[in-house]
Amino acid sequence: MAYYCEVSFPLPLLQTFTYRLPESLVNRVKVGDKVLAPFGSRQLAGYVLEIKQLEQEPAFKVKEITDLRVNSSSFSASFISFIKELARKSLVSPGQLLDLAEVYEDQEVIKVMVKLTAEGQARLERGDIKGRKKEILELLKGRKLSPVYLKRKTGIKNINSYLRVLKKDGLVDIEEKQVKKRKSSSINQEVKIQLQLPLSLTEAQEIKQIIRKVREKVYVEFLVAGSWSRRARYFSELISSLVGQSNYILILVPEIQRMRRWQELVKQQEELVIFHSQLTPTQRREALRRISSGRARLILGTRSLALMPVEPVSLIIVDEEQDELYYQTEGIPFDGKEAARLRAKHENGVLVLTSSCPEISSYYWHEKAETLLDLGQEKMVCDYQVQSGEGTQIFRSELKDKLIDQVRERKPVFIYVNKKGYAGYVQCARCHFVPKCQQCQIALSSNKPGQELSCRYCGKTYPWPEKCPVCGQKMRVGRVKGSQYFKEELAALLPDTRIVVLEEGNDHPEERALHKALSGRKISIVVGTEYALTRLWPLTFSLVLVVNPEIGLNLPDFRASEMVFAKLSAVTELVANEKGSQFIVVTELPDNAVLRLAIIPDYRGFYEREIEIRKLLGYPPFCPLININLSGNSIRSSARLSRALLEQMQKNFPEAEIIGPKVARHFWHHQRKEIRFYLRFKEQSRLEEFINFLYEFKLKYSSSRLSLKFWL
DNA sequence: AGCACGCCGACT
DNA sequence: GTCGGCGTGCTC
Repeated sequence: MAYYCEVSFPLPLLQTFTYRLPESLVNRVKVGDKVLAPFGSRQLAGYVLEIKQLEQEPAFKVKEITDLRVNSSSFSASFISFIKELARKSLVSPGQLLDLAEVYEDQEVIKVMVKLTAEGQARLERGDIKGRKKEILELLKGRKLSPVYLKRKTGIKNINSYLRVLKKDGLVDIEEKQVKKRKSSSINQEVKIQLQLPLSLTEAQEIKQIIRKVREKVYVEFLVAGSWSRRARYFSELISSLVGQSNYILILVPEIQRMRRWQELVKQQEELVIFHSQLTPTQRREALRRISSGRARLILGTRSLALMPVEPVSLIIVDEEQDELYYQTEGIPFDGKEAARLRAKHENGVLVLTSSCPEISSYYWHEKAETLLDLGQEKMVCDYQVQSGEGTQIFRSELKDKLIDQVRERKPVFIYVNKKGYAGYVQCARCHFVPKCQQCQIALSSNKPGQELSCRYCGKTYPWPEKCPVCGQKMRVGRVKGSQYFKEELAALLPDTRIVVLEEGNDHPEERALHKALSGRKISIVVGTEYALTRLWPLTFSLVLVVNPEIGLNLPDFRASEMVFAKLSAVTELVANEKGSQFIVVTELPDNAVLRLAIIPDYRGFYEREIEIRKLLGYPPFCPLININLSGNSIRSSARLSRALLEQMQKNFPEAEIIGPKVARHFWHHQRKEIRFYLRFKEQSRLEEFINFLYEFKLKYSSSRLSLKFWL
């Protein structure tokens, strides 16, 4: 009887491949090892997921493992079983996840450069090369280029097959170099705030309960809700009573900026390690040395921290658990929260979800299971008011006076705007026609009246329409104004004041410089989008204005209210909570309950209202909802695939209600289109079966890019 | 993903 | 009749 093993490669292939283990390796290779194996015409490194003995060779021809490769991450068998389950639930390749988990390897990127040989040069000058080959060689004249650059420049899709032929003919040289690629860290390290408020009796008891569960080594999940300052003091207490033992504690945050506030609450700084993708190689090595030596057992990081191969992990904390960034992230599509949950299950650890605005479903299920601790919110003592109307209100009457007064008193102002750029769109004053991008079918945005319009997704520009193409009337800028509009209007209203716009992709002062300038009163006004919220923390303002937060309430998403509530209540954290500070919301929907509750903020009130709506409309937590995204090279092939999928779903799961499909844009790659649909089930009973069905479907159509996200 | 294979139009 | 551009399908 010979030994065989199942190998998964870091390729987008769900299936594993069977190899025979040669005599020399039988006693050396174990589950979790990295091996080199022949795969088609190449040699690839993959991960061993299983080792087995077989009576006879399988029906297909089996190749032999070439060699064992040393991977210092050394995945244990239990870690592999965790990865296998996560991969199956996420519809991704186990090999890709393991590749991500392999943190100890200095992540080496092979940099490929192509250059012209002497012969290539000569042949090119003789002029006996034509077509695309000539095009490539011309570009390479006198310089080295990467295949990616050549691909972009020439538009040739299969650039590699061209390069291979050119290399075979001796016209180009392809050199490969191992490069260590790391960006520099941008995280502000110096935050120190002391919060020393005593814990309440229930809080202290709750902490004891979690500590007991951690010690008993049983998997349980808790949800800790409440304002950050209350949670901070709670977790500071919890962490310091658990740290210093031989177990690891992982703290997950949705984005790097969010780490700062956890950094400051850890009392035993020497136990804390920060681990994320933007560390320099030196910082990274140092962090790993401290982790593996056991000197530091408290690790703070983003989503992929759930895959950190350290053991045993006794506690995982997921901060801002409602944040979409846990699943809408570049790279391999997996849900960070789900990964943390599975990890905790596999290691018999405790999972603590926490947020100031938990997902409605999380709150519901935890309240039902009596694993919820709601620490509540601070009472806001500032003056707040809701003003009816559009954003331009802030330049009129009393709001204008308030703004001017504030600036005159040299107190900084924060203005929260929902939109980047100048204004949302351009509109005909009479027939309300809105020009759209021919390619993307979204409203074109304007950076300035009279100047050209551009598409936020594809970047294509269009001339300013002098007249409405439908009715001939003059066009004007739409009512929804963006950050740049406010900046310009404010600059006109208050000359000689410094105004900063904090939004994604915009040039603004370095964080440290910004904080310094604000506390030193050098900057008077900050106009910011959602992007600004995490970056301004822990600064507070005595005047905060919110402009049209109702945008987003009408998004076709069952979580629209939840997300608007979360964002708006996050703004309240920037209001200095003292007498005399002001929080002003200008909105078209002054009576909207979601907005009203968000500014207090009253999460519990919002929850009670929202849960009724969910019940009425049949959304999670009452009916599980699954979102499926299909994307591919061409919309045509994705459409074909979606038809096949829909047909099979209807046949196998007639009880599921299918919402969609509709063509949408990729959240990350706006240029890429995808087919998106939702599936609503009446109950959870067949959910697992459904995920298995999707897995089999993807296995069959292996070229498809299919991802899913489920809400229970 | 990345590679080989094989089909079809363009050009000696 | 050959070359090369591009789509299709397979990888234990």
